[in-house]
Amino acid sequence: MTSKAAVQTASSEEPVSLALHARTRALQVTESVRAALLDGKLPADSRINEVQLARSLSVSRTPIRAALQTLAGEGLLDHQPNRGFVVRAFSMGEIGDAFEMRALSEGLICRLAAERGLSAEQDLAMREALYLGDELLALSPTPPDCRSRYSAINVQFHLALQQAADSRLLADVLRLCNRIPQTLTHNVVGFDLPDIRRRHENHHKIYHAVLLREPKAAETLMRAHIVSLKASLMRVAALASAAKKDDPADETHAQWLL
Amino acid sequence: MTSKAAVQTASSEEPVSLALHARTRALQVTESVRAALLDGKLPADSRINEVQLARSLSVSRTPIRAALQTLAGEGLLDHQPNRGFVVRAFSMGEIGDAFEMRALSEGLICRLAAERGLSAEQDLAMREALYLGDELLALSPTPPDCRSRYSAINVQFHLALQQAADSRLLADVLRLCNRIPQTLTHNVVGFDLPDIRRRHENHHKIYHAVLLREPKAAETLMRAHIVSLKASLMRVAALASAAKKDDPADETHAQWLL
DNA sequence: TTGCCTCAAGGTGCATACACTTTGGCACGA
DNA sequence: TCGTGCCAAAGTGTATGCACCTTGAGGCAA
Repeated sequence: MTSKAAVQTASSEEPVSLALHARTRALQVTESVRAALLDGKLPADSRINEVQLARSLSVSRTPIRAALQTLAGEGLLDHQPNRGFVVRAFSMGEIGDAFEMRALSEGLICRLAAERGLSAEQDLAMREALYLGDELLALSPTPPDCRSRYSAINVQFHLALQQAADSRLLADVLRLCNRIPQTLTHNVVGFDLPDIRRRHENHHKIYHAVLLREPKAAETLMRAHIVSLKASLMRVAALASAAKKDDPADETHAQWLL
Repeated sequence: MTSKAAVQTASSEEPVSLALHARTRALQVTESVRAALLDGKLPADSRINEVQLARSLSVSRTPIRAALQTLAGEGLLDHQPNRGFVVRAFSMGEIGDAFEMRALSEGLICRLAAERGLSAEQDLAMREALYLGDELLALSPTPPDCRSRYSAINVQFHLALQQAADSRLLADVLRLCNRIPQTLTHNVVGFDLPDIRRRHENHHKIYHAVLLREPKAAETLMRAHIVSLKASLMRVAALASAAKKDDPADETHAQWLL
């Protein structure tokens, strides 16, 4: 068995493939590697070999380096002089902090959205997210992919709100909070149905507060929404880590959140 | 007179000089350009010419591009494919949002610091900042550089608190909030003495709340501290913009905060 | 066996050359 | 005068070569 190698080299079996729709190769590489990082496909603390990555993507080292520099600036990678880029690791404590921060920033987003009002498209997107959620949760035999489908709806709801706040700074802050692998898209994984229903109800309440232009109420509701999300996730995480009780030192990383 | 040129090229008279203490040239360039950006030495919306910058710093384009990629990742520059890097502009609205965000995140920092406690060095640093502030504000003929000196003290206080919170995520978020030129170091510029005294009193209260391990109180105090700072700054800004009432469309940029 | 030194292989940092894109000016025609 | 198309200059995107640093294996001595 391979025990935890403190520094292992990444990409044993090509988890990153080129995204072709971007204008330049550097941007293609940036998107591809960022997606791989956020999906947790590259193990934390592993070094990234530039030549290897360049070969596997069929480009030279130049766009590779450009992409890695950008991602290091975004905080997804760490750069060590003369040693290259390593995949940044996130501790459990940091994940908890990220939820606290996310509660505050998404709360601020709601406040600003309530102050500034919704555009027609934003209102439509939110109502659609609410409607789709209603429909999904009303299905009598709960579909097996219910959680992943609700995850998409959840993203749509929060995204519309974020656009309504119309603040690039807040978008950047939220990206920082969500850059921790697996915590964004798979939020809903591991929750039971009542949990999802409760959160969907929260969405309804938040939407109404924003629609009625009640900034304080919207902010408070959203904060509570995220904090309860954190609590649920921490509970699930505790269960998961209790299930695999070997190597308790692994708490420093969060790969098990998969 | 040069009216506002929507796209002008930067560095008419070399505002950026190489920082030599870093290990690699790319890091030297990164630090230099970042400092120039945060000091507002490069006009917003101006394009950065790579060859020109390379010549003026006596390096090739490679480390220049590496630095610019990093800074773009940090959000200080924008990158447009095949057109290069542009100095990011911050609107007045965004500056206001940044203060709201800063209030929340520095509040969270205080809460975490109060929960986790101060190390010996952090406690020392904060007490020193408080003591130095007391001394400075007690001088009977107020020294002319009072504000800039208090600015340094202010930074020391907030930095110690940030280290006590011990969260890289929060440090990153704060960097986002403080990346707007001139709002970090020159916070105190333009305030009158009573304002500074009031803020110094706030520091005392915050320190005590953290010392007594009262997270909620510490958070609330810090939030109010930053929000009042925003109010003061906005008042000063309004006065400044009223003083130079020509070209009111200039509100989109914040160069006058100098 | 243990510790240290050497050295070669691997990998990153930087400079440079060239291809491709953008841009602004100029000529031409309406 | 104005719009249009072309073209050259300027500037960015990418590949590549080489210098330097890091790293780990092997030899040597204690």
